[in-house]
Amino acid sequence: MSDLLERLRGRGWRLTSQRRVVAEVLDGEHVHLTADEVHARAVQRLPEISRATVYNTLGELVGLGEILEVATDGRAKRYDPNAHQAHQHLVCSGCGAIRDVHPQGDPLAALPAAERFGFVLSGAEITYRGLCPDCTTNAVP
Amino acid sequence: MSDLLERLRGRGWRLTSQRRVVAEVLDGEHVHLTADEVHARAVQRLPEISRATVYNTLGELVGLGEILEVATDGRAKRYDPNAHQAHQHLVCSGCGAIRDVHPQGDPLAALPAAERFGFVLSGAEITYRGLCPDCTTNAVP
DNA sequence: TGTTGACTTAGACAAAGTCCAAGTTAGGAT
DNA sequence: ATCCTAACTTGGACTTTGTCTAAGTCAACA
Repeated sequence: MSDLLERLRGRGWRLTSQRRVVAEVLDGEHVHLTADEVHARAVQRLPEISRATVYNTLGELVGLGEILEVATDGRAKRYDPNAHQAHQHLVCSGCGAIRDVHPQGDPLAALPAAERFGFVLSGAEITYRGLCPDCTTNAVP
Repeated sequence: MSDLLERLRGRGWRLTSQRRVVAEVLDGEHVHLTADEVHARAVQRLPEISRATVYNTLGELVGLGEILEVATDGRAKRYDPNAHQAHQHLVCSGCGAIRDVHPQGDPLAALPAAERFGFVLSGAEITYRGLCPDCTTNAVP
């Protein structure tokens, strides 16, 4: 993560304690936190940090390509620190758990030219849906 | 669309003017409207229809599998009347335009067992991203 | 044509996120 | 080491999107 802080310095970022704390929270937990969850964890380390700063910092990190925004449901966006390795997401329809997964092949290859409507494609996001082992076991009929 | 209204009657729906109007709006425009856009169009035909009823009706139609909820950004959900044919979405990163597309093959096939973590998969949603012809032409450097 | 439970309404409420003016501060300049 | 200043942070108001509720209305059956 000191990598990240160095990269940000190199891009002209002022390295404030708030930004450091947000970066540390994202690095510490390799899960997909909402902005409010990031804020809650940041407050543990820096009680006076504001919601606005967390939102600002997350937005900046997304803009720099250091983290990814993930919207797997219509609720709060989640932030994925694993931005430097291509991956997709597997979401449990029961409990909402999210896992990073790595499908084979290039997803863009499945879209024939006739289905591209003149668009210049830049990427594809895949959300696999299913029930995790826990929710399968405790499934309701 | 009278098909749809008949199907809904068959499921015990009371056929109110409000529900009829919401169904007509979705049928009339084969685009991906937000709830507020559906409400705005519904108001043209039935001025006193309320936001709550539009939300209720959209939720019911989703529950019945007659329309799909699409969340391609972190903003408002969009509603897709094309629920009876499997398809994915192609979204313009410039203007937000959405098109239905039909990739080849089964998207689930690309996810090897080792990457399924014991989940029982039920489906996959793919969002292809790119620039539409208009936004490519008028692209800013 | 009456009855009744399902449906609709307006508005309050909630969650997620944005914006702003005022105060603070990191880091280069002196 | 201290100063300066643009960049950053703050709290709170505000916006957008969506949910909930109590009271009123009405579609469909008898």
